[in-house]
Amino acid sequence: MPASPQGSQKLPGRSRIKESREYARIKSHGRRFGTGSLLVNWMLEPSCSRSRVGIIVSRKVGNAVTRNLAKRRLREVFRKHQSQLLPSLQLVIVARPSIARKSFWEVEQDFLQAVKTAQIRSAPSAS
RNA sequence: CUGGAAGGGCGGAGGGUCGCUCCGGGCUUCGGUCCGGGGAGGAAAGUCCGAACUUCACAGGGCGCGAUGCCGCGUAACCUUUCGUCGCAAGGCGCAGGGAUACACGCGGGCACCCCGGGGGAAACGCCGGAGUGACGGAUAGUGCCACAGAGAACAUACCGCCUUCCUCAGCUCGCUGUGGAAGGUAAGGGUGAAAAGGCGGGGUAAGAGCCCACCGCCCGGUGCGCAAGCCCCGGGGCACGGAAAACCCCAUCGGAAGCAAGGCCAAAUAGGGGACCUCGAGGCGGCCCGCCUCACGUUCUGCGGCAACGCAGAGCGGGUCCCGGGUAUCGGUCGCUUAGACAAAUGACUCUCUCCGGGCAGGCUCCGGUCUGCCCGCAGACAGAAUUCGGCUUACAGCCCUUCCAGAAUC
RNA sequence: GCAUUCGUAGCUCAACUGGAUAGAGCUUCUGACUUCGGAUCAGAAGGUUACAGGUUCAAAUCCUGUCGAAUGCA
Repeated sequence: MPASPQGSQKLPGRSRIKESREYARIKSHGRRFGTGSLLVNWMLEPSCSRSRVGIIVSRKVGNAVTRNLAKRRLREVFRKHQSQLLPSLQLVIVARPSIARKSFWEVEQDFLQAVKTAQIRSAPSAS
């Protein structure tokens, strides 16, 4: 598998959802389902050119170290696979407490399963 | 060598690909992009103390509230006309120096209590040495408390005892002994209790008692030593003064309040805010001149009793005059803010090499305790993530290193 | 960030200003009643008073420190 010829792998701060109003809008108006240790809310925003992500990790997950690690891993997973997603996708990922015991590879599988179930991939893979 | 205790230190190293954040510089179509550099801890944690800093309040003082409580020394952020270093400069940096603050804390000392060892003594006890503990001003400023048990518990107390006198009865060696009772004396002994009103020895006495005396303890005064807390010695008093202030409290000292969500500035939007004077019912709360709440009163509206009047219920507003231009802003921006410096909060993902640690498998050696080699597994494996800064305390912590002490084994 | 309150039996709460054995209801278990079960009656079990120190003769209570939970303010 070639190293993602299409699209960037960067994730600058503009690709992050940062305002409380946007979180509330996506969680109330978007679609929602859960897979594994994740709970995914998403909606399409045609006016916004790039897809964006926001991450919620509550205090039930663990202490500050555990919560920061979960947020970094979810951000890394989105960064690696953002080019395969639909453009102008607004995504809010909520982590469940079971994420504290999973490795990066397991979190990645959960995310890919969620993407497959939601059918928000941009184009079917070549193979 | 092994194990334990105390104290101190460390908390993997180096590299590659992709990515995040801040700063400086270049290019830019202002969206970005390239180069260089910086980027979590010993506890960053809990927020338990204290300080800096900021705003508000403030003549001074009082009441109230809170904290601290043997003595001495030392220490941070902070300031700096010092020194070094970086920079053209502004300025930054420093295991440098100097100055300042702490009733945070650390170190040392004193005293008290308890334990151990030594030696003195008949004992009580005090002496010497060591370890530990101490919220370590005052119980003669006052108020209150000390359950149960016990005769009596802070104004002491007479249950059993002991002693004296008197009465009754019995015995006989005829004025003594004993039984029972009454009046009194007595805190030495028994018993109760956590605690029984100085300890112990001698004198004294009917029996006793600081009633008297020696020693110890206690209280008062003085000399000397020590910066001081205190200590040594001398003299006097003749004993009164139980515990507890982590009960109320008293004394001394300190503390104005709130906290970077402090606070300053600005864009946009929306209509309300502040001050002075006069007037004004009651109660409660907020520590004390003001505000909020409730009730009453006045007034407006709505509903019900058919309407008005009136009553009930609910909701809203609380007077007048003058003056000022501002006020709010809760995940708006920016400054505060940092050679880490964010504001949905940056250190990550994958991987290679080395070396720690733990486990498993195989093989070699073996004094059968182990040891060496190779491979594999365990997120480099513990606790844990900066949010204004600094000092301290407390709590959590895989493993490793150093020093001292103790115990065991082996060798000399 | 600051402030406040609370941890008592499996659950909900008591225990006065320290005084002895920590109490009540529900729950659980056992027995009785019943053909069986429910209800009822009787009995029993269940507690390191969150943890660790300290003050005191004596601590659930007073003091200090940890741990946990909840609430409020801007």
